[in-house]
Amino acid sequence: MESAVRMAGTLGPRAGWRAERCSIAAALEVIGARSSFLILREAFYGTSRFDDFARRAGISEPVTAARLRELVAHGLLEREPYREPGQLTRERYRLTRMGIELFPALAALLQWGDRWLEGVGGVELRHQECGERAGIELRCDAGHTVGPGELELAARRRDAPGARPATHDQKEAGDV
Amino acid sequence: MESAVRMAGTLGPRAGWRAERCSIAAALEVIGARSSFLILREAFYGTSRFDDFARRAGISEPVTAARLRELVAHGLLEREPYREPGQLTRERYRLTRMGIELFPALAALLQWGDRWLEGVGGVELRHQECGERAGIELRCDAGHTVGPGELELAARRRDAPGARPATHDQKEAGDV
DNA sequence: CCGTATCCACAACGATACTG
DNA sequence: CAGTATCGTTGTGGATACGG
Repeated sequence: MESAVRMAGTLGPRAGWRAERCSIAAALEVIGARSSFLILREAFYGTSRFDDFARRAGISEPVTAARLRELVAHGLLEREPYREPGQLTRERYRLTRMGIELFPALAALLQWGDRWLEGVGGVELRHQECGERAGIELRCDAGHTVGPGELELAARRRDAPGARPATHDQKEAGDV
Repeated sequence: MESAVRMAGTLGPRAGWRAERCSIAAALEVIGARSSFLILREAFYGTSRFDDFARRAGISEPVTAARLRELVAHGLLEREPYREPGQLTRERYRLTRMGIELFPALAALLQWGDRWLEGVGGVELRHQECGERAGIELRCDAGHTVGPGELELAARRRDAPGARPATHDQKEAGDV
């Protein structure tokens, strides 16, 4: 195969947008450091306190502090004071909606590592309500499962909404 | 919400596996560098030649060479001599199956950046065959769309196959 | 066109020690 | 418990120059 993604119309010739406007590059500006991924991983596992982040993610305190600060500044985490009875007031970090919606990216890496790398894995995701295994998938709005080779890259249409809403499916039946 | 992912049974107490066996950490060992992501992005866009990688991804030749070498060594790309009529034999880089299956991770970052970051985006994925917009989704084997908050993390069952199998069959032929 | 060699800058990170 | 301060090391990457 020559390429996993076919270029459509307007995009092919113009390559400059890649560096300037590429969402992937921009996302990497925010979470590009390895420790950012690991911090987020822990956040998804439910970690919320400073030293738990450091210990479980296996990174040093100074780095932990720097990453948490960045992630809060970028809006993926929020800091919140809390207090257990009889204890001092402490800080806790929680995922915002923006942070939560990054989960599919982590899940994709998890799935890929599980499938292709040796000696890792042994964990799986399940849908809480029905107990079935869950994972990420490429799908189109018509409901088809899409292989990576069946994709086409296109400039966004003017009538399309800002971005693909991440959580709820808005299915336009009738095609297919 | 306290955590995006609920821990199930055996996993909670044991946190050590995170560092040692975590597929995410292992994946980041392979593609953790920013330039690796950018190289892969270009590969998905169809780039196959050395200086196109360097120019389009916006990274210097030495770094390009280093990343390509790593990605080939890890099995995500393969090097292949080719020859256009009347030209010298040149090298070309192509995604392997292992590399192609990383696409969902890139797509997830793309979608997230598109949705949450300012001033980027304007590109969308479409299903080639039906023309509908495509994107990644969390789904369970029962067919439900799963919100990031409806997940549960569990140790893999013994009877389950190695990893979540890729959901499509890739056609391997079809060269330029 | 496809790289390598060399050098340099800076970011990322760990280790250690210390503070409120 | 939740950090900060300091230091040294390694990784990442740009610039430049050069060779197959």
